[in-house]
Amino acid sequence: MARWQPDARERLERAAFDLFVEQGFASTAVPEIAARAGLSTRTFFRHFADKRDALFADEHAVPEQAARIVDEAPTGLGPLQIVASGFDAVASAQFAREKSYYILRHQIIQSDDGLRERQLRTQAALVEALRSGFVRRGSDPVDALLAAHLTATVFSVSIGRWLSAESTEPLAALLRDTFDRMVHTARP
Amino acid sequence: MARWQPDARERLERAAFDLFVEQGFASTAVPEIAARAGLSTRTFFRHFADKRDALFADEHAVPEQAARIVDEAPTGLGPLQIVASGFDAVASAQFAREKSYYILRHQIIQSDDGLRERQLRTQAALVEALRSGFVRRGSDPVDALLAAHLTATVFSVSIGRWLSAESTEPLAALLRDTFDRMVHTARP
DNA sequence: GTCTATATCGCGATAGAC
DNA sequence: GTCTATCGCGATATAGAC
Repeated sequence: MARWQPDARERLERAAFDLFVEQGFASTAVPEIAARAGLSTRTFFRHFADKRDALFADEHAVPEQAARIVDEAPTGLGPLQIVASGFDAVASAQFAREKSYYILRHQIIQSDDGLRERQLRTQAALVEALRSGFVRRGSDPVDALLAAHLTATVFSVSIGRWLSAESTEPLAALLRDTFDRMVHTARP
Repeated sequence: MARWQPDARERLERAAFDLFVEQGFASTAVPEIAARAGLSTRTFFRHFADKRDALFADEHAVPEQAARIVDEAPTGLGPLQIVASGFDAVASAQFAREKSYYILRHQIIQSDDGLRERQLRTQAALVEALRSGFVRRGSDPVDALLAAHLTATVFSVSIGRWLSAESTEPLAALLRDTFDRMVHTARP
């Protein structure tokens, strides 16, 4: 028999998420999380840099997919055209779980300043992935950075709309609508 | 004679900044900062929520000025027109110190993940100040949020260009140029 | 101001996996 | 045997409570 289960990281993630839901982020201690996962505190910190990281375990997937889409787009498309072409793929790949999961997660994040900051970091990682992708395609550095920011804005606003109480639209539709409205807003 | 100097907060800020420059952010402990300012660790935490906050002491001024500009703008202007009209005022009010100070500060921030996150939080505060200001003027909620994000993008990109090695342009000129390029980039 | 919780990390040891 | 994931202990520093 294995002395340690091979899914330590996943168990820690799940234990953390559940405890954050049950008692709130601030009042959940790392030893609690580790105990529920059947692991030591020390092991928690070998998998996650800090307590918040347990909620952002697969954040790497977003910039990775973004870079892939940009790299594989046909030549001749401008940055924003590439982005718009990837809405459906991103919506289905990055939001594959039950919507209720994302709503719960969103509530946890909004409940804590540190988590909100952490979330902004993942958005910054998306901006950087897009920026460097656009530069690789030959964009001017400043234009690439601007297009990356505009893209991140579309995603951030769309996800906010998707998770808001009233919303019932699919995410992909909200991405398209937000994109169109942003293009319109950007005419001064 | 005063039993305590009235400029405790400023002394702490300066001590923290100097120590961050001398030995780096991570290897500077709060008791060190407090000692150099001639104060107790407890006093440090009465002025700043955490170590990073000492580098963001007057961040509140940015969203405040932004809200004021939006509120006082003549009716009939669209969100982005208001923003463009405020470039000079913001550049001179928020960047009144020597440029070398902002460069040093920028280097410190870039050297640490936590500080980078903290900086993103101040940008989020600017977005929120602008968004609510636009909404007060009657903008549609989503349009207001989009315009706020676009504005924050212009500032973030412009400041980055201003602080980059090659740059010699004044910030206000970079704001105008970045704004124009963003408007152009936003046409897909 | 003092005291305390607890997040975070370095180190050496251990126990299977290959 | 080497490698790797984990453990247990301890040290430090941040942050909050009293």
